[in-house]
Amino acid sequence: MEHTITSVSEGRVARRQARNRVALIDSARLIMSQKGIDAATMAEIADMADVGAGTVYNYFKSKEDLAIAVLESLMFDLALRIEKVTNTFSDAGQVYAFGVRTVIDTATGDVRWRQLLNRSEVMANAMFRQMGPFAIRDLQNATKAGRFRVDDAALTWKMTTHAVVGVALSVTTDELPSSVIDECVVRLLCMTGIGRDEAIDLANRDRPALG
Amino acid sequence: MEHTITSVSEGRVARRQARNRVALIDSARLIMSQKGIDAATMAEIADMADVGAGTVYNYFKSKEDLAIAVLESLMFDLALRIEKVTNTFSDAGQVYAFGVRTVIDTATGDVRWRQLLNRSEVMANAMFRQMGPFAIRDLQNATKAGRFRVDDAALTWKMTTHAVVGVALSVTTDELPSSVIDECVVRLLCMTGIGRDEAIDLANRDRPALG
DNA sequence: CATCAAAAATGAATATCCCTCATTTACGAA
DNA sequence: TTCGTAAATGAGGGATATTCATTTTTGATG
Repeated sequence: MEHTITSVSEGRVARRQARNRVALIDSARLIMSQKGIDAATMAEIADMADVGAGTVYNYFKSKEDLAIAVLESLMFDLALRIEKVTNTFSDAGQVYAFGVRTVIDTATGDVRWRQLLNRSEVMANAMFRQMGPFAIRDLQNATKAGRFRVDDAALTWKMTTHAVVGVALSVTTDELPSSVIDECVVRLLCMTGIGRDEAIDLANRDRPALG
Repeated sequence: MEHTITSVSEGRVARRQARNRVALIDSARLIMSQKGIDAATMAEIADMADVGAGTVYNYFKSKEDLAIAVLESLMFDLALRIEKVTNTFSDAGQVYAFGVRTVIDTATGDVRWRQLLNRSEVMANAMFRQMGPFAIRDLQNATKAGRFRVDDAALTWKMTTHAVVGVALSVTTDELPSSVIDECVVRLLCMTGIGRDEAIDLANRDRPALG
């Protein structure tokens, strides 16, 4: 009896907190995507999430912290979507190539990402942390399979995330044409230690659509 | 007569403005290096440069603008120092390798750069613009010489700047050990389309000291 | 030298916004 | 129902980028 009542009651608080947390991240994602991270105000985010202004700080230490949570949730979602497609691939190199390609396509194509690219280091860091476990594993697998020649997979992935964000930023601000994306993927594959020709070959393979 | 008086007088204004501009950039560089770009206040920068708070805005549109000027001046100085050393090299590939190595050594080693790396996209953009003319030329020369296999030198350089800043940020925040720098240079050279082994070879060559 | 219009410098005031904290509200065990 | 604890609240503090009306400087002209 006690036990039942207790867990239901505690569950109510926990559920409300979960709702608030999700609402805050969703609101922040929406507003930050529209106006940019810096221009988004904590007040309007709290408003949209339908919580008091001070409540936000019960969930996130600072605005920066909230922005990090937003970006990490975006990245985690994408990582899962990629994983669902690639876990049927046989060629380990192709798994990594598909991931890289998809990330840069999303970064340049998805409107919700545009404004967020302005804070490159936060974006790249979120990408590193959330997609890293998958990407690093793929790099190591491809290396074990003799496909790539990567010595430090974490470093290679770190470099890749920053390069991807940088190029995506340039493309979305029309500093570079979107036609550079193909070549960008080739160069990122070059970074795995295979030469240019092999990278081009790998980049040109047919890719299935993302789920 | 008129002409002499005019030019002397106009010269006085111009010189004062040049002094103010330099003083503002120097002050901003100092303070931003110590406290970070965001924590630096326009008031203290103006104070140190010995101009009124409002005067800064006669020279720079915004704080962001001032930060860009600071970073571009840092980058331009480094570009010139590198250029002085490398214009005696014979191997085109080595010229680029030396430049990349020096940039990342400076980014991770120079205390004045540490705080500035937090604004990665500004840093990388300044690096792209100021060092780009040299780096892109070197990439093209090395490609013409059959040393590299770069198709779009500007893109490769863009990716390199962001990767360098990202790694430097990780190293200065102790997220990565400084021992990754060697491997980082290898990977950046891999991006030029040469394979891993050739990249290692190129990265390991003796380098002269920077002037 | 005195005058004056234009350009530059100035810093007090404005506007904005992150974050804190004293208070209120909701919760859930007894 | 009562009460201690945890969560929510939003008004206010504090900090600072930027503006702008005013003052100062400049340099050509009479």
